[in-house]
This record gives sequence, structure tokens and C-alpha cells, in this order.
Amino acid sequence: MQSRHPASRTGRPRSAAADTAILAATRQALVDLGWSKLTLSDVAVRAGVAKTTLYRRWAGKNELVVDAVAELFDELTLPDRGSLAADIEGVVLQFAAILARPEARSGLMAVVAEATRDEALRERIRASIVDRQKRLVIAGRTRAQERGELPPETDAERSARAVDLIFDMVAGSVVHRTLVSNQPADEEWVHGLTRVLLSGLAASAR
Amino acid sequence: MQSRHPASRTGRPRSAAADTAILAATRQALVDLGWSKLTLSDVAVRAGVAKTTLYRRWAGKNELVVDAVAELFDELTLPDRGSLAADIEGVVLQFAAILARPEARSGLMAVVAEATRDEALRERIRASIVDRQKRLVIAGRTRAQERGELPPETDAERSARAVDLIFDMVAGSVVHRTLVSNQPADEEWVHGLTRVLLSGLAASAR
Amino acid sequence: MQSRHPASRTGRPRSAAADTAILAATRQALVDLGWSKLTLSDVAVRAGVAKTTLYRRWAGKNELVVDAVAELFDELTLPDRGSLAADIEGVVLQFAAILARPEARSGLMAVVAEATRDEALRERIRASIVDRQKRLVIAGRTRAQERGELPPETDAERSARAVDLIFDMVAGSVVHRTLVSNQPADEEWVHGLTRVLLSGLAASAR
Amino acid sequence: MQSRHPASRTGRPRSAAADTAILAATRQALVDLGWSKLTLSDVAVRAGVAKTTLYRRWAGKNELVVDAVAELFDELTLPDRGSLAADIEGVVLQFAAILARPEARSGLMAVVAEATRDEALRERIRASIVDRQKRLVIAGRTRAQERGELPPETDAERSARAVDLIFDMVAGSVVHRTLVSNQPADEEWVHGLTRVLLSGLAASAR
DNA sequence: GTATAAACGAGACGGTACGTCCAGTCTTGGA
DNA sequence: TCCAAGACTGGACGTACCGTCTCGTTTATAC
Repeated sequence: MQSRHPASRTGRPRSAAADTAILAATRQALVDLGWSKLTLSDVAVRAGVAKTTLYRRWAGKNELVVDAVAELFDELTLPDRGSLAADIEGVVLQFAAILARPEARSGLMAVVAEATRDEALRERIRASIVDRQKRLVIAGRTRAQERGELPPETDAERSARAVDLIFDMVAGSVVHRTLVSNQPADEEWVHGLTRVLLSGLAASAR
Repeated sequence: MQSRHPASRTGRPRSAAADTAILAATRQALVDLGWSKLTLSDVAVRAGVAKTTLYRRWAGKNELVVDAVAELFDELTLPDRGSLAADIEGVVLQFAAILARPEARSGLMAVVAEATRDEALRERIRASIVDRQKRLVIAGRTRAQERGELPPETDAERSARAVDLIFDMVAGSVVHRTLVSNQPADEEWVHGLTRVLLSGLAASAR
Repeated sequence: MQSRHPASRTGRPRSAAADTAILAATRQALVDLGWSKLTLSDVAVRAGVAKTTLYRRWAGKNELVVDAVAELFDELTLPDRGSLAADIEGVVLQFAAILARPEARSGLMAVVAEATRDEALRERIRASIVDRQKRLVIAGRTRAQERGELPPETDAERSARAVDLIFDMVAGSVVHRTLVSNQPADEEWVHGLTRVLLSGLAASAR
Repeated sequence: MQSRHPASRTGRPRSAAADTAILAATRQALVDLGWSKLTLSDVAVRAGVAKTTLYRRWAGKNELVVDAVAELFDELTLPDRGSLAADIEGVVLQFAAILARPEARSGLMAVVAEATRDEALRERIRASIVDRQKRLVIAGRTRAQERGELPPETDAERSARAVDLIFDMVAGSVVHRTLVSNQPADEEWVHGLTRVLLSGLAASAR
């Protein structure tokens, strides 16, 4: 990830270690306290950093938590498992594994809730978290087209709509299963989801 | 809905009007301020009620907001539109319309986020909000079976799993579309969702 | 002294004990820390009172310190020592004794310094502290006139000017001796001051 | 005035202009903000100087303000006005004129207040400000003795006591008049003060 | 004329207090 | 017994300065 903060030519440079410590402390505080009881004072203490340092780098709790949670999703990959269904199952399982971690559970829904009233925050979430996952969807589809599992897409607009729908269905289903229904998104469940999704897309494309 | 609070034998009875006023004030505060900036003091002022009265009836902000939001979902119905697909589209559109209202957008995600760390709250949400919708899924399936669109279900456990999956897919997709992707769940989108879902279920059931 | 704060018809009444505790804590903090290092947070802790309680009753540090110091001067009296010179010496020694106490030393000069830029504070000091002492000057002169040590005053304006001059000379000399020159205003010094003052006034009146 | 800071053999020498700019900026900040709201950061900005430079030269706010205010008193002189009374009136009026300036009003009392708890600061004030004025008292008395207005002093200890008393009475009265009573120390008032003082000293010396 | 040593500007750092706000409790008088 | 009002303790908020520190840069003298 490129540097989060603009460089300054002069003056004492910002401590890079502080960023790391703050984000780690934020995640740990999410685990220990949850979003609503997390305070920036507490994060500062945990990170061994002054409160001012924290406010110098982030505008507030929401921005901080977005960045802290976003790092969790950096580990998502799309290994080639040989088929579209297997690829999807693989990445969904990874996604579910992240959502099962308490720092993600507590933080993600809360910032999404906050974002319902804050366009800038919504944009930050989309940029930091959502769009990165959408690239996985696109990559998966491309790979499937190369394999011949999906026909090459010609209609760009229609293609974009399909990606959006798939993305909302996959991410939404997993999030709802994990965070609302509070059930594990295990292999069996993911397998069912994938089957319904792929069958439906295939049938609906005809 | 049955009375929220246990009756007391003696003394001045609680004002029923206060409950109504408080919940309405809560929803309005959600619209004006969002969940995180909503304060019980403010709700008390809006409702023309003392803070004491409010604390006498609800344990805290989360419980109050759950009750206030839950009332929004009482209006969901499942009118017979003649086909399973049409029935689903109808109820999903109703659901999406509720989620488009700011008092629901702000409140619902926030309490779900809070619930990730609070079993009692999770239970309250499930009881007050989620299970009521799940009955719509079951009713829709039953009606479709009566129409012959779906085969009668024989395996109870498998049936429950299917209902859960459908429910997570429908609710999750709509929530994600509305609150995360921040796009309207309009007729066209709902139509696409329904088609993929039903095709997929039909294909996957074979 | 009349009540410092306006009464409210309704709601929980303010704790009278808190006022006492806060003013005593303020004086102790002046002793321990001095004016510039005295913080309202610290006073609140010492008084066993929440910071909000303190801010509810005083506008800020200056107002609080003025009230805390003013109470010190309530104990000034003008016992009849038989002659004008003895009366003056008596009250000046009392005044010097108060100024020798660290809570007065630290606080009084500091609020006077602050008052150079704050008309309201200046008025509060004059009302709470200065005018009370001026009455001692007037009482002393009246008693001396009754004794025949001073001629009855006929010219009101001239009289006022004389009182002001005496007051500035007495108070100013003692304060300067005590706080700037940092020497004790002991009996010998006060005796010298009184002799110069009375001789001068007598000679100058001719 | 001798150099405030020790010279260093090697390296870049300290900017002399910076000292001047800092002290002037301090006085202006005293005028604009008063002592308690004056911050060293602000002074640094006003002086066009980095905070480091300021801290390299002064230990803190008190020391800086003492030096800034002390410069104001360099302009006090004792021109020969022909008589002791006239000489005293002249210097007292000069003194009062300085005290009427806001940078002196705000700063002087505040550092005196601070000095009640700081022996080193007290000494710095005495050395930088007070003793310089005391020399005026001594010079005036010497001149009066040469004129024959005062008898030659023989008893050294008694003489010192008298100087101290006069000094405290003059300086204290003017300061109290100006800063506490908040009245102008104009010619009329100074005339009255001088008459009482000289008559009293003459009578008391007999 | 080039090293070198200190001062310089800029600004981040860990702290501390600010004055405000809200949570949740308690105390009054009145319905 | 409930109610409205409002004071209570407690604690986080986000801001402002403190006095220190770490940079890269400038500037006189000493070699």
C-alpha cells in the first residue's frame, strides 16, 4: 500500500513505527472492547503513543477503524483452484475467515453503519475495502472465461451490472450469514451458496 | 405486539403515550443525527419526557434503537402476486424500501454491529426483527408449493438449511446493495436478483 | 455573605457542601501549586467533586480563585485599640498576616494581574475584596473623629479622595513590602509606616 | 545592559536580532493577549523565530516576560527639578506612565505573582527591575541632602530601613492606585502622595 | 577554502489540562 | 408509584500548548 500520509519536506519526519503500532492497537481494542466502547485515548495508550499523534494522522475514530480493518483484507488472494466454482469457494472461505475474526466483526459493520450518514466515509470504505474485493470477482471471471467456463463478455454495461450483482450477492450473503445470522460460513454452506449462485447465473444468462 | 413492560399492581401507572412518543422521537433522532450521535438526553427532550422515564423503560441506547427500528418492519406483508418470483420480488422491494429510509439505514446496521459483541442484543434483534422476516420466506415457499412451483419438502433439516440460505442470500444481498454499495435496490435489480436466485435453487435442487 | 448562586425552583438542589469543599480545595491547591499550576481538574479531585460541578458554579479559574481568596479577608476586624495610630497598626498587621499566608500570596496578585485585562474580573475583585477593606478605613476615621483625633470632615469630595489615597498607600505599601520586597510586615515596620502616614496626613491637612 | 547570554568560541553565533525581536514580540503579545494567554509558540511566530531558538535562550515564560518588562524601566530618569518634592513627583509620574502601558500592567503583576513561589524568579525580578528603581530613591535623597533639604544620614542601618520604607510606600502606592484601584496616577494624585510622604518623613524624623 | 560546530527553521513527539458533552444515578417537589 | 426537572459523579471528547526531539540547512570561525 502506498503511504497513507503526504510527505513533508521539512521538520521532524513522522514515525513510521507509530502507524503500525496504532493500527495494531486499534485492532486489538476492537477485539477487547468493540467499536462503540473503543476510545482513541485507549488506542493511544495501547500503542504507546500520544493522543495528539493519533489525531495528527487520522480525522477520527471512523477513519482509523476503516484503515485498521482494511489491512485485514490485504491477505485475500485468488489461487487457481482449477474451476470457477472452486475459485469462488476458495475466496469466499477466505473472506468468511476474516469476518469470523472479532476485530473485523466489530469494526466492519460499525463503520458501514456510520457510513450511511457520511459520504466521505463511504468513499473511504469503498476505496480501501470494497473495491479491492471487487477486483477478485473480475479476476475470477476473467480466469473462468480463459478456461471457457464463461463466455467472453461483450456488453460492457451489462457486464458491470453482473459484476455488481454477483458482488453484492456474495459479500452480502457471507456478511449476513456471519454477522446477522451468526452462523459459521463453513465449507458446506459456502458450497451451497456457490452452487446456487453459479447455476442461477448460468440459467439466467440464457 | 404485546406490552413491552411488566404491569405493576400499585402506584401511578406508566404513561402509554410516553412509549409511543419515545420510540417516535428515537426514530426522528436517528434521521437527524444517526446512531452514533444520538443521545438519550436528546431523545428524552424530543419526546417531552424526563431522562429518568426513559431509563426506567429501556436498559440503554441499543435496546431502545432495536425497539424503535423493529416497529418499522411491522408493515412488511406478502401479498399474493400469483407466482413465487413475483411474491419474492414484492417482498424484497418492500424490504428495500424500508432500508432506504434513513432511520432504518442508520439504526439497523449499528445495532447489528453492536450485537456482534452482545449475545442478549443479538437475541433481541433476532426476535424483534429477523425472525419476523423469516416467516415471510416460509410463507412464500409454502404458497409456492401449493401452486406447484416448488416440490413439497420432506427432509426437515435440509429444508431448514435451504430457508436459512435463501434468507441470508436475499436479506444480505439487499442490505449490501443498499447500505454498502449504496445503490438503489430498484425493480430491475430485484428482478435480476430473483431470477438468479430461483434459477439457481431450481438447478441446484436437481 | 448572601448565596453565591441563584436558586432554582425545580430539580435536585445544588449541594451546599460542595461549595465549601471546592473553595477549601482551591485554597489548598494555591498553597501546594500556586496560581499558574493550579488546575480545575486538580481542584475537583481535591474537593471530591466532578469537574462539571465546578464549571456549573464558576465560569473559570479566575472567578473561583477570587471567591476562594475573598473568604480569607472576612476575618479582618477593627478592634478599638484606643487611638487612631493603634487602630491602624492593628488592622494593617492583620492584613499583613493574611498576605503572609501562601494561599493569599499566590492567589491575590495573580487575579489582580489577570484583572488588568478583564473589567468584569476587576469589578468582582473590587466588590469581593477591596471594598470590604475600604470600609475599615472609613470606620477607623469615623472613630478617630469621635475621639477628636481628626477634625470632622465637611468636604465630601475631598474626603473621598483622602480615603482613596490612604487606602492605596496602606494596602499598596503592605502588599509591596510583603510580596515584592519579600520582607515581613512586622510590628516595627508597620509602626514606621503608620507614623509616617499619620504625621504626613496631619501636616498635609494644615 | 551586558550581554544576556554567554559567548561561544566556535559555531554559528546566536543572532542578536533574534533577542530584540523576541522581546518586542513578547511585549506585543502581552498587549494583545495578557500574561495568562501568552504562549511561547505565539511569541515565536510573532518574532519570526523557531520555538527552539526561544527555548535555547530563556528557560520559560516567566524569565522571558521579566526580561521583556525590565527593558521598559530602562527609560526611567531622575532629572533635577530643583526640589526633593519635585524630583519625587517627576519620577513617580514616569513610573506611573510606564505602569499605565498594557504590556507592563499585564506582565509585571503576573511575574510578581509567580515569584511568590519561585525564589530564583524573585531574585531575577529584584535584580532586573526593582533595584534599578531603588537607585533612583537613593540618588534623590543624596541630591536632597546636597540641597540641604534632608540632613546627612549617619546611621547606615537606619538609613537602609528608611529607603526600604520609602521605596515600598512609593512603589506600592502607585502600583495599587494604578493596577488595583484602577485609577490614573495623575499629577494631582501624585502631588497628594508626595506631600503626605514628605511631611510624614519630616515629622517622623524629629 | 574547506571543515566543523553550533545555531537555525520546521514540525513531530509524549504529555497534560482544557472546557464540553453525555452516560447513568440520585434527589427534590408535585400529580 | 410515577413523573419532570435538574444536579450529581465519572469519563471521553477533540484542541491547544508545553517542552523535547529530530531532521535538513545555514553561517561564522578555526584549521
